[in-house]
Parts: sequence; C-alpha cells; structure tokens
Amino acid sequence: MQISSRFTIAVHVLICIETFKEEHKITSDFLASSVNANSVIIRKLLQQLKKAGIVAVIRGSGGADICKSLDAITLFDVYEAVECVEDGKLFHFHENPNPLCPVGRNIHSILDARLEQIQMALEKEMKSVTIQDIVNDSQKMIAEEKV
Amino acid sequence: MQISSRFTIAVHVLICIETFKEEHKITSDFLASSVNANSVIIRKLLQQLKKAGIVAVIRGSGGADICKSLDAITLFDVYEAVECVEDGKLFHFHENPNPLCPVGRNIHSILDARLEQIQMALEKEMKSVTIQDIVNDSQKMIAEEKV
DNA sequence: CTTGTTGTAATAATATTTGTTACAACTATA
DNA sequence: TATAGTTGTAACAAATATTATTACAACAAG
Repeated sequence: MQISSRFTIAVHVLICIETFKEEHKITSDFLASSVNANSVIIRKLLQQLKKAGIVAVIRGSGGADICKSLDAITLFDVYEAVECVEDGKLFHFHENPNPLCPVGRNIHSILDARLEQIQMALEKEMKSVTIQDIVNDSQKMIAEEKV
Repeated sequence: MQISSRFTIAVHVLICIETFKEEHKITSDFLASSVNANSVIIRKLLQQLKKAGIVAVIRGSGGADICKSLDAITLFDVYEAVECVEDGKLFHFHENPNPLCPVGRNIHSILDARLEQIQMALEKEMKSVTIQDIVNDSQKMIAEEKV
C-alpha cells in the first residue's frame, strides 16, 4: 500500500507556510483551502508537526509557523512526525504464522534484518532532502510557471 | 501506511516452496497452513506470482513450484508482482489540491522528482537481495534453532 | 467417475484513512 | 467584559483498502 497522503500534505503545508507567511496569517483554514482538505485534518497534522518540534501553532488568535531552520528539517523528520506506524516498521507481516512450521515460526528472524536494511535505504534518502531544498524547488516551479 | 503483508506472505510462500518441495506436494492449503491465512488468499497471490513468471501452478492435480533460478528473483520482483498500487507510486497525494493556489496547483511538479528518487533508493535496495539470499538466511535460522 | 485441486466470483468482515460536526478553551481587541 | 476568530480535540461518519470466507465450475489423474 501507498504511504499515506498525510506525508505529502505535511510537506505541502510546510511549503505554504514558508511561501505565504508574509502575506497571510497561516490559519488551518487557509492551509486547508490550498490542500483542499478539511481544516480539522490540517489541525491534527499541525499537532503532529508541533510534537516533532517542526512548527509552532498559536492558539486563540491563530497562526502557524515553522520553528526550525528549513535546512535542519529533512523529509524524514516530516515523515516520522506524521506517519504513525507502530514501531516505525515499513513492512507488515501476517499475524500468527504457524508455529508448527519451521518457516512459519522463524519468518520474522529470517526477514527482519533484510527488511530493515531496505527501510534504512529509504530513510537515508529521505534524510538527504531538506525542506529548504523543497522550498527552493517550489519557488523555481512557481517562477517557471509565469514564463 | 505499511506495505501490505501480501509482500511478506509472498516471500514466506517462496521460502516454503523451496524448503518443502521434496517432502510435500505444495498445495495452496499447505502454504495457507504455514502462513496461517486462507487458501484463497494464497491462490490469488500465486496467480500474481505466476503472471510475473516467478512460479508455475498446476491446475487440477495441484502443486506450485518456482520456475526461475532463485538468484534471478529479487525481492523487488516479488514486491512488484504482488503490490498492485496504481502506476507503482509509493507516495500518495491528496486529490484535487486547490488550482487557485500556486503551491496547490504545482505540488506534483514540486515533489515528484524528489519522491521518485526516494522510491528508487527503496527499489534499488530491494533489487540487491535475491530469494536465494533469503532461502540461505532461512536455512541458517532453522539450523541454528536446533542447537 | 471419484477425489483432490486450482481459478475465480461474490460477498462479508475488518482495518485504516479521511472527512465532518460540534464545542470547549483560548487570545486579542473593541 | 463581550465579541470574533481561532485552535485542540472528541465523537462519529463515510470512504477505501485489506483480508477472509463461501461457493462452485474447470481441470487432472488415477
């Protein structure tokens, strides 16, 4: 299955905050309108980013902003903040394999190391891209659009 | 979200076929019992592996076997065979971002290249492990268990 | 022609994701 | 101290995806 859109939405939200922070107050409604999702979805997501120390959200008067240097936030930080898979395991196993079968009762010990290595490759690549990179990409795309 | 257990089940099934092909006829029932899943699930999965040219299944009298050299089958081949995500895209986007927002209408062009690079890293790592490697791991684990 | 099996459709059950409604708690400002 | 606008969060609903189950036709081999 695909990695939840929460991840791409979170990146979208961070780009928006950075892009529009001067022009607009960054409310959950404003972000929800760009993403075209419900504002409660955005607020929950902002809570997850807040717990991860990526954004600050002002209660009451409203407004969110990024509270870290953009090049100190990697895609992996965002992924980790919003993807709430138990133990952070990418691969799902079928429950209760047959303990009477030598393969069934060992399937985890057989596969875990290899799968972890694969997951590490994914995470390493995610760590190599920062939100600063993405914001640069974004500015370039938006500029090109106007040509 | 996690990658569907179909993938780990498929690997489990391939290990079982290789491990027990001398002792048992490899029916969907036999495999289902090791995995502890329904035999129809296994049969559908075998169909997917068959379409990918990885296994042969004998109709009527029954029995499945692997129809390729084990070191010519990578984890990626198995993953590709059973993970039926549209376009093979790992990352999911929210539908219909706001076209009136510069970020919303460009979010795909902004992110696609980076996400593809990340997905490629995952796939490259998957391609580096063969079913032969996994079967070797499996034999080692099962042997160690007996000590 | 009987037995055991695969292939597949139809359907159900379960889990997960995403969306919605509602409202208390909060902040700034008039 | 009202008021307006907002966040935080619970409760619930809807949509989607995964996994399981039942049923049975098609098939192979003795």
